[in-house]
Amino acid sequence: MSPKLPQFDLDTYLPFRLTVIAGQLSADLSKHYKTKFGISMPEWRVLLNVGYCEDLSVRDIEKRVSLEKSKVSRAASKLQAKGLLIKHVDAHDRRLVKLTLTRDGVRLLNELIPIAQAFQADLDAKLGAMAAPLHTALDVLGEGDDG
Amino acid sequence: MSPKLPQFDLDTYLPFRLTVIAGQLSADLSKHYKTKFGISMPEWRVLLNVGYCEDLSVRDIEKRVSLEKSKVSRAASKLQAKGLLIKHVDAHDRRLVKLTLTRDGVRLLNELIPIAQAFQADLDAKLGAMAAPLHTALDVLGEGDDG
DNA sequence: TTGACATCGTTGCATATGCAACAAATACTG
DNA sequence: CAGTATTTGTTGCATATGCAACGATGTCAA
Repeated sequence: MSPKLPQFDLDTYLPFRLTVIAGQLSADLSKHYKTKFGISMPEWRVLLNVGYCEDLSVRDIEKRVSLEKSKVSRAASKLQAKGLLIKHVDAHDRRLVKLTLTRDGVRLLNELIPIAQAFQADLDAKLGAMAAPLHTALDVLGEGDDG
Repeated sequence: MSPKLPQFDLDTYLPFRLTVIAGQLSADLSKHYKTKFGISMPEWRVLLNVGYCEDLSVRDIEKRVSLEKSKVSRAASKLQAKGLLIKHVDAHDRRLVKLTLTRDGVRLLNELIPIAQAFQADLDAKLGAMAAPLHTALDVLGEGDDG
């Protein structure tokens, strides 16, 4: 270590740690999805949100998942091309594009969800009693970033 | 929510939560670095690791930071082009490329570290007593992924 | 109503990324 | 020692990404 640098502990530096670990988890999963189903991470995230939330627009997803709107837009277009969801202009505000799963979309999600659940179960098993504090901490970290 | 889908709680799904939060934190920081100093996230990570670890090769960083080796290679090249570090072939194993900060690299890191420290301090303040359990949980999550 | 302003989604474009292929060096086997 | 396999870093290329610009719509005030 260079003597001219201030004290700094890389191993407890949160932006690093979180990025690395999130990257590992996502890479793990992404390989399952991409290889077996031809679904990219952004597509997977959009799919999941559309499946589990009422009547989402592109913008809603952007906010919920902190995914660039262009990323959401393109992911949605690809999913539509694959016949997994439909984009349709909202009747009340024609700027909004709402997303709805097709039957095939629902079907695919029904295959993917168990994989996600199994993964989550593994993590929870590993974490044990630490799961709850972890979520609490993540809640706190997620709070302040908007304002 | 579609009735044909199994129960699934998006809000406690860890791969999601971690990715979103890590992304928010990194985006926050990245803006500081990129705007003010022209440093990208990968460059920043490499810089930091070279500064705070002895005698790292590209491979070492790839492992430590779980950053693709091509990403490390290119980030290192850019940093070298900016005069912030030097790549040199290791004498004992000439496949290895070791990285060393230049004086300018050290100087820049001396400007950047306080920003990182302040950011970390903010997070720690927010977390309070939750910081320790968080790190413990992250340790656990980081463990099993290699094997 | 009109006109200035804000919001939403898409797209063009420069850049970043991931992956596979590759050359150079080393390790291993007999 | 020769010959094969493994490791390491770089690069080419197809694709993904971020950002700004844009068109379309909606909001608001006068």
